[in-house]
Amino acid sequence: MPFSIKDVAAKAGCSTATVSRVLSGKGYISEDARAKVEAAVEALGYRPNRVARSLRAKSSRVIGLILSDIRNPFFSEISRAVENVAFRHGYSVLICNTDEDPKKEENYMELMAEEKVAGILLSPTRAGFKNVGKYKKHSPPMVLFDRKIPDSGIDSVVIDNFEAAFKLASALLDGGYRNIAGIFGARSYTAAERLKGFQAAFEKHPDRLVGIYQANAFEAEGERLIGEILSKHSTVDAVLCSSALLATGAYKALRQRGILIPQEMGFVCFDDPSWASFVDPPVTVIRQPASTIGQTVAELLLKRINEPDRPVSEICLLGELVERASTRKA
Amino acid sequence: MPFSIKDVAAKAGCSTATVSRVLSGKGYISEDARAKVEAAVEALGYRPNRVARSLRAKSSRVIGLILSDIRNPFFSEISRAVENVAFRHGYSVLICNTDEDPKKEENYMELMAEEKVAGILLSPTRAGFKNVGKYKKHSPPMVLFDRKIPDSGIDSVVIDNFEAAFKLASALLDGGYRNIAGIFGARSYTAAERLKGFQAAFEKHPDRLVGIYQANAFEAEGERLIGEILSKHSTVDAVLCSSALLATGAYKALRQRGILIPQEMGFVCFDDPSWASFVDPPVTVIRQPASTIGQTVAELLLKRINEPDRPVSEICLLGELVERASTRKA
DNA sequence: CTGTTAGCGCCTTCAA
DNA sequence: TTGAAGGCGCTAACAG
Repeated sequence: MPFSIKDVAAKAGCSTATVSRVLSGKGYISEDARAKVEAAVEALGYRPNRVARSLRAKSSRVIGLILSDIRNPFFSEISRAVENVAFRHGYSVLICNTDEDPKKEENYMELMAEEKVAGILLSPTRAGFKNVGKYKKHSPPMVLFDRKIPDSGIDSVVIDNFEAAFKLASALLDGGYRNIAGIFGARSYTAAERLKGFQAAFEKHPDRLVGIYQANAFEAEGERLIGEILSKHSTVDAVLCSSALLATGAYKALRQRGILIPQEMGFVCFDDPSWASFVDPPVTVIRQPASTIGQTVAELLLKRINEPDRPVSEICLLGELVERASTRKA
Repeated sequence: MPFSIKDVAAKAGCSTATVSRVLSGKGYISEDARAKVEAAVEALGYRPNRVARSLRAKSSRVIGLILSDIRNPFFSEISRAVENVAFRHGYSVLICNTDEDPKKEENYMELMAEEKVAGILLSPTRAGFKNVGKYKKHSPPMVLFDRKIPDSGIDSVVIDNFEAAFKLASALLDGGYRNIAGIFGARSYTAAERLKGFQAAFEKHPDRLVGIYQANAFEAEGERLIGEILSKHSTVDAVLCSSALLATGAYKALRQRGILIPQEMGFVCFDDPSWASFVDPPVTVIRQPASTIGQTVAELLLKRINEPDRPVSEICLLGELVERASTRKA
């Protein structure tokens, strides 16, 4: 039984309209009225009902954040940055895991509309692409991150994944490895881009690419795929992992088998997981500016919300290659 | 301009009340009416407005999740489990970082009330304790996790942190270390409990405890404190870290200085970070059942929501000591 | 079984 | 400068 604007009006001896005006700071108000209302608010400990506001405004002060898995440190970091920006602007964040399941993604997109969120931050599944056109019509404003949809007319913030994967594969080739396998996410556009960049690096020596594997981005999958790769390709001498979680599992599996890095096996991955810099040998990685991505995408969404007709922004940040000892065979 | 229940009623040739009844499945309805309404819903692509429902019901289908930092893998894992349970029950999750700032925590608690969330999952800051009594009166139902408030009459799910820290310290003592320092979080009840358990392990040999340090649970802080510890205590031969993030920074710092683990320095930590099992040497840890905690706490909250008068549950799970090579000096 | 009515709390015309 | 009134979309009495 919290107080409503009506209670405040009664206490202040004025109408609810006046209270509303004081609260919103809009319209003309006498000093006297303002003081009385403020006193009443204080005395009652009145707090506005955001749900009622949202109903009235047809929009809540909430941002929907839809991603595949919050446990992925890359997404955790982004979430953190998003929450930060949102908080500073008086928004809060509704968080949603899709597990790369297009069904769940669609569920959540509908939920966002039903909840009348102010805007949506989405890292779409590959299958979700088809639906995005549909969403665009009846959904709240949306900005994509990590994964863009080319020519969709939707704002996005990504890194150049093709180039990043190309660099990572090249680091292995330059390091002297000749039988290289890659492990990629299964269902995202980003994974597909990375796969392309990876393949492109082998243009002149296609025989040096010995295998491409795809799986969901879980630690256990990385572990499992190392087993598969080793059993299928006895000659394999280097592995690239397209995400931190896959890499963690893969690295662990290599270690358990006592395989020597970098002598017997080269190793590179995306995301610069915390351990990459202090394991022995440290791992060459592409470091993604996750925090910047989160901040940028949140700010872009707020701009889009406040200025629906602004031109579309497709922001591309750069991944940074950090060369460490895991790619020096010699 | 999405459709409202009114549009559906018009299309179906009935009143809004009938539509509402069909939608909610409550009350008596003729097959005929039901069919017409369902057809109209389908034809229009009608989606209910959750904000209006929430206003009406004075409660939304949203759960507030308030924690210190989503980047902490322990909390990520919990968030993930919470989201899972919530989704299965038709709830969504509003996520909030406090950074251990009691001010921000209070802000968020008020926000939860303003948003009329169905319930709150809270890992309170130490300073926030005082306020909890206040919250209890005018807030949505609440369940605490990771950190409880004894005798508060509030549901909670925690692990026995005292015992866990005791075990961890004992593992170092048993391993032969004699000059042990501990690094703890600065402002949480949990950190305080761990600190107590740590100290208790030195009851018979107080001289073996050479230093206690406290800081916010960030990687950089763990790194910094190792520097401080090494400069202040030349004899230190083991370190305990009270969270994964602190441990990551600390381990990194030890490695950078070329300090040999376990020969020159014993090392243990909470949380079983991904790398603990495959670095050389692997690290002795207390593994917390984060996923179980998340699931349990979410289910408990749902029970509390649906059954406000049920007796208070204080659930205590066990951390599991995983002994690895980092505590074997010999 | 179905419709009418009222109201959740807020904001915004419109009129005074 | 202020107040009265209506309505955002939904549901729960209460009649019929």
